[in-house]
Amino acid sequence: MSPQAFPRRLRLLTAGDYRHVFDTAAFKVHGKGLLVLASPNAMGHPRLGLVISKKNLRRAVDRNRLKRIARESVRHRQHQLPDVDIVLLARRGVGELDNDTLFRQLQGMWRRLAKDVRKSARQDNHVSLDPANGSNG
RNA sequence: GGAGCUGGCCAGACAGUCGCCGCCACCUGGGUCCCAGGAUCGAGGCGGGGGAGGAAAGUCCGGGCUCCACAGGGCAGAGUGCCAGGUAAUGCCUGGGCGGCGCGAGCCGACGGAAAGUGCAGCAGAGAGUAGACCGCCUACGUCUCCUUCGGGAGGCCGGUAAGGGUGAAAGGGUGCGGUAAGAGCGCACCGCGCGCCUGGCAACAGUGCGUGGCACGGUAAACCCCACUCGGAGCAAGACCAAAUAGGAACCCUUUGGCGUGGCCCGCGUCGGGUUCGGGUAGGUUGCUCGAGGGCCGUGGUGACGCGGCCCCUAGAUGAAUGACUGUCCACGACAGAACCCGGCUUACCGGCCGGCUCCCCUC
Repeated sequence: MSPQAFPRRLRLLTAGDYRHVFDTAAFKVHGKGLLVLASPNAMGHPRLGLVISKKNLRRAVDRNRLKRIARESVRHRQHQLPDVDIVLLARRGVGELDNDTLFRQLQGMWRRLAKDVRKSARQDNHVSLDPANGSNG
């Protein structure tokens, strides 16, 4: 398989998958008109889910455009992303952004997400090495 | 050439790279079954081919399909509303009638009933629906006062008058002549209108047709209402199948009343109750799911919508939801906008371009 492919296994497929991310929501990254929630998974690769409401993007054409751009962005950056389940939410005002801006927004958000995940992993390692610290959360 | 009316068609193009969703063919390796050759299920690779719209939209109508009872009776409710035809059906389309707009091609019209009943009408205005004297016009008839050249004159009372002014969206046919004190369908002529008949037309309706009536039955029914016709309800998250989990179960027979469900109500129907016999169906998956009132061409009937016949074609089928992203080149620099069970319409949105038919005006031969 081509390393740039985006098959079904890179997507969140069931309501259960989505519920898991919303309930745990270990990571949160804000962007212009966008919000990312993420939780670690054991799949060995990231997975993407999209929540784009009619309220925030009235026209179906605009909703489709955002979904396509989000998938395209994940497809290209899948190997830089950690093993997490991502839910991308659209917020008000995304409709005014052009494709180029959206791509740059998403890439920035993926970088921050990766950084947060690395930081969290180091803390977990630290905690596991030193149980006297206890769990914070 | 300019202005306009109308019918139809198109919806940036091409190339490269990387992707997504079905389908087909081949290759690789795996599970299951009969048993040594196949069948079937799912995974990966490679190749081929297909992959949003004219409105996919609004969900406003009409159908198909599915379930509820086989959709049945009554009430209530909703819709439609000139006539005829087309159609699976319609509130759509076609043709015709009537009315209105436009020089015209054409366009527009919820276009049944107001002599079954009830209701409504602000402001203005004297008066608004068995009409009405504000200004005006008249003073013939009756009567009073005054004047008088004894003919009559002036003024008042009782009045008359819908021709003119004014008000209004609307003032109870129009024009002309006669008539009169002034007027008035008061009378007459013509026009218009009502009613009956006749003629033409399937009909709506029409007629320089015949007769009759002085003449209206004011408007409003997207006010109630009346009349005619139509309509059972829900919707693909319909419904069917396979099935982890979990339980208060499920099927057949019998049966009062009551509850619940079936469409808003009633009838009706189903179900809960008792006995006998064994299976249920949430997550998830499969299906419904695209070959259809389908397109194209030719012939044929019809003014036309459309019908009939022949040949050819197969043209998205997703389900956390595909049909895309980037780069380059070109040009008239790209609008509105994304399928979700499927069709037929309507309505709304929209950058522009192409083709056909027709009308009016100008110029030239």
